[in-house]
Amino acid sequence: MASSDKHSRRYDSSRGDRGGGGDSFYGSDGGKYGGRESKYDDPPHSRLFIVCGKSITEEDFRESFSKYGTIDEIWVVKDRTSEEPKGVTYIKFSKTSEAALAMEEMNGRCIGGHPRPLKVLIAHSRDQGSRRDMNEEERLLRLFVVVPKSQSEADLREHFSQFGDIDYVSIVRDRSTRDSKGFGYVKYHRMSHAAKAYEGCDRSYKPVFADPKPQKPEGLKFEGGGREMRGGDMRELRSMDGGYGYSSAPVAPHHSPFDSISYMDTSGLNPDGVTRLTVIASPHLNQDQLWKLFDLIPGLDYCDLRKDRKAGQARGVATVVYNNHQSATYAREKLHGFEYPPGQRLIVKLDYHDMPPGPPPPIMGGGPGGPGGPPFSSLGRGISGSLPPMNGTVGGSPPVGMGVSPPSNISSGGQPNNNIQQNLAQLAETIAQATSLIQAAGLNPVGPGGAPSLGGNQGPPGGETYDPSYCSVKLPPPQPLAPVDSAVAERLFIVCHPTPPPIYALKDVFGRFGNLIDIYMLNGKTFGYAKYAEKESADKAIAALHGQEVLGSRLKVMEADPQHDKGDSGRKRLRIDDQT
DNA sequence: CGACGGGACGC
DNA sequence: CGACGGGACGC
Repeated sequence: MASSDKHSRRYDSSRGDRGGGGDSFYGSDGGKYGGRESKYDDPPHSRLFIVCGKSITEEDFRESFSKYGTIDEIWVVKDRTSEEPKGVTYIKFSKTSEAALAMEEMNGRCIGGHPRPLKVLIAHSRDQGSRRDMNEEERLLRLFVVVPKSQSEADLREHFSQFGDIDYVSIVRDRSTRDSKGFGYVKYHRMSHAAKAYEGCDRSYKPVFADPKPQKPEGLKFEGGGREMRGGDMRELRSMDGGYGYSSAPVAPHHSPFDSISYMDTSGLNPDGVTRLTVIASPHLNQDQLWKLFDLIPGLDYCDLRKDRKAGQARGVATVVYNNHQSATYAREKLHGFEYPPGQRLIVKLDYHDMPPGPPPPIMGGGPGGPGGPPFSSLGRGISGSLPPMNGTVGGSPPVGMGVSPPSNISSGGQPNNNIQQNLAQLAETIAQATSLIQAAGLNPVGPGGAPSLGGNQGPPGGETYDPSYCSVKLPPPQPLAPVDSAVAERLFIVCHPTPPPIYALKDVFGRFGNLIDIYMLNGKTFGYAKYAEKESADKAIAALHGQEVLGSRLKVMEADPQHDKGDSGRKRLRIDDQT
């Protein structure tokens, strides 16, 4: 029935502000449920699914359930044609805790003179269907909370015990230093208590019902914001992705292609089981480099690079073969369009050569940076509509993930998939490093077709560049980032007026003085910080950038005040196994 | 003026 | 076992 659009229009699936990139883009947070599920589950888990005797009426339900809260709707499901009640009823409450209480109180009771006891459950989201999994009972007892690093388990417990009996609280800590990682879990014995806490705890804890612990990769999970997958988003992604294509529609801000979605079967994208790719790359790349890049994805069998010439342009053309089609699909999804080296976007296509006749997958826009394709980063103004022009120092992230991750749970073929998840994080990091290395090695790119790329970094290595539409001052060429674990030699305080440019632009600009560890803007604020591993680099950045303009935003750049030290948090007692 | 992020369970 | 209708912004 043309499932109506009204509960599926949301692009802001995740307040995807992970990994320092790209938040400021899609607004800052906004609503308190950063992109709820459909209206049937707003707030989350506020709807009951009841299995009941067929003769029980809406009024029977109203009588018994209204005492638990505000009922938005009671729907006694009837067969569409016969009008026969199906013995199933939905009751939507205005609050999660009301639904939880009603469930706890009414489950197993009889109403309306019918002998069959009610079975009362929290309804699954509409898209989730009737699938149940094992931890059904565990499911809504645990909250995921953000906790100031200075707070201990005891502090957490103290705040959350007011809502009910706590099973346990935990704060996730660094294995070796025992430092809090800034988040934790609170588990109750009863859902109504968890729900009360969810609604009533200090908002700074940003509570959400915790995702079930790993293991059972049930269904699809979104990440970033780390909230539950929302069906609407899923649908949207599917249609956005429409088979092979890259949508030209604005995409949600996935910051790295490797962190966006956990489990999604991509086999549908590669129905013929193609394991072979054709790659068109910069002529500067050698086979070894290409091998290393594609070998980041498990299952690489073969990589052969040859030179080619098209329209007078030298380029590298390679054939890459994986030992399974999922890896091939994944490689295409993630590396097509990746700037490698920075400024040179790879074109990666499934190779249908040797395949039964059929249309090869269309590649929209003729392939980024490819002949006929729009020159990628003639940056200018149109940033928001296009992919962030990742150029080398911008963390080297591949272009925006188009949302599909490798099959992670395929039961066929015995592919080792447990590791893929973990590999992804490293993968992203490795690619970033590789990009930096290539950059450092002087493989600075020439913009596609001579078009200027971001910040005009097409200049000869070592030369300065100047693109006033990007930055009001001449900039050194891109530099590799410093390792993330570098000691901070100097921190800068940055103010941007009127609004901060996209973070990747800042990262690029501030990265050009070398040794940049990290730069971030605070969510919704006009200021932020940059950390450098060398004082000299930081000082150069101040000298060059203070008072200058990046993409229309005026910068103030100065040394940051020392970080406000939160009390004792360092180490408490490292060892306490000593009883005295 | 404008001052401190994110974060998913190392079994 | 027992899972999804009807109505539909409001300028």
